[in-house]
Amino acid sequence: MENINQLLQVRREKLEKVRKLGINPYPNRCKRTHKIGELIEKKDKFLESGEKIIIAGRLNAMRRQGKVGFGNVSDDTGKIQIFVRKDNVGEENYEIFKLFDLGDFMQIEGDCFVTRMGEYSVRASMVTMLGKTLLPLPVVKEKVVDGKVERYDEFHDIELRYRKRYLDLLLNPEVKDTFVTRSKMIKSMRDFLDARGFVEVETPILQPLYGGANARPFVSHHNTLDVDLYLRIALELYLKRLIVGGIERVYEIGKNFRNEGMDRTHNPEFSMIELYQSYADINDMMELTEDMVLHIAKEVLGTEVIDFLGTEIQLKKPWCRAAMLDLIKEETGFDAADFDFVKIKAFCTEHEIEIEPTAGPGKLIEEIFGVFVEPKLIQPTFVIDFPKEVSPLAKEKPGNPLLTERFELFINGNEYGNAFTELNDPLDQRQRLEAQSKLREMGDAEANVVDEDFLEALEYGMPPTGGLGIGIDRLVMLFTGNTSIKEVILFPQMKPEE
RNA sequence: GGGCCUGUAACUCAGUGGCAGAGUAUCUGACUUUUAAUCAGAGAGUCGAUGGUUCGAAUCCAUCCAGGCUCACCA
Repeated sequence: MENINQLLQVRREKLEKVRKLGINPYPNRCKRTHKIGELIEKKDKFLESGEKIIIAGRLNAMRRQGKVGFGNVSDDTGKIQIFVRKDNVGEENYEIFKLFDLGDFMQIEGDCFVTRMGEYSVRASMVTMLGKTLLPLPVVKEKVVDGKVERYDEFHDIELRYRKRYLDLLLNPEVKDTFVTRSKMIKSMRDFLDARGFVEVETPILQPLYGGANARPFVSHHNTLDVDLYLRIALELYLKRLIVGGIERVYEIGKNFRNEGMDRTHNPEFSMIELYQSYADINDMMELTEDMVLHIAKEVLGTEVIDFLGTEIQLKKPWCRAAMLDLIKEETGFDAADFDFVKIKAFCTEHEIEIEPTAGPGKLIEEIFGVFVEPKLIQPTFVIDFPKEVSPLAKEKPGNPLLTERFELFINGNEYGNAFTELNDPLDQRQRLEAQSKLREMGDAEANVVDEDFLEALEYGMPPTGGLGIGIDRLVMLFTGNTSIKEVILFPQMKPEE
């Protein structure tokens, strides 16, 4: 406490000194002519021409040496050494230079040159304060050893990094890289869909009913209407209304909210893309998924093979397609194709798989799959033929009333996407939602509710449609080599302090 | 929610019952080509919080708070 006061005190005093010199430490204008990256990129040109340039950035290192000082200044394109000499900037300006602290924003007017030690630098003819910082930034020092950057005293306390993400971004360059990659991926996804005639839309986040997934919602309240509203748990039901409305290809990229546990692949709010394509089915969705992910990988990473922490993930088409029941049989030798509840239950008990009171054979099959098969699906795999019982929005598989035309995409043992040949039979859909509703009454808090408005829309007619949802955060994790979802969400959910 | 682990200076960390420590950062002094600058000196702490054991607690015990990993939960 005393200590931070002391550190604060010093900076505030310097701030006052700057003001006393008649200088505004937070000026309205700056005069940057070049970004640092440009100086580095066209080094020869700037060295040859000796032209006047003005850069601006944060001061992140300072080596003062009496009447001369070397600093490192960085902007979002790079970092460069500055050289400030009393004889060059003049006595008055040098006094100002002395009032800079690490972290302050600085404008440097000068020209490029190479120091005696061979470092490409900017020789200042004038420095200007663009903004004084009052709190000291943690200091991370770097040294190049054998061409590799070694960093000292890195800012890596995980809690601090997430709570003060601005510091994390400033001090850990790879963190910024992750979020830049994320941005590029989403842009690339948009480009891909836009080029195929998809229309991007925004649907309500505050909804009078929630649906489209099995999950518990967050509840809020609208004062004027005096009604409870739910934060959406999926985008599905509103996007299908738009398919009914004749937007034949539609997508939305947005946040979903699920009031459930958090771990390294779950955050209460997370980003999804959902897309729906009229006159298409599950097979079209598989091809589209392959094409889209491959497109993003090529565009953003420039590769078809991802190296995920040493595991090679091959994205080249076609990806594996396998039926859930076949995979279970392969992995365990257990054949559940007859949906014999007693038999399946016995298998679960034998393998200590928890059986929820509302679970039927389909739910148990999914559980068995989750335990025995999921973690083994490392290369991209479309798992198809889901039990109808756990797929209330998917169309039945022709020839087998117990299964649906649905896939989930698995990579690296995690689920990345979910798609159906969408159920467009309004009467069937009503029955399925009502069955879900019964499960709710029996205590399944994650079962769907009956959305009459959605059912009415279906009665007006939804064309045959293929739909797909992909978890964006997880895809970013895959592309950036992160094992925690918190690393790809700028401000992940944390418990409030105190 | 269970198990394991972590919390000490602004940052990174040592310290396992006997005076609260180091490096960096900060401050003072020296230094007109340094680059983890260097050299000399100084200041800086509610040892996560509360309670207990003890002559004595950062250290042992209990509870709580925050975080991490993991299991459970979770499309």
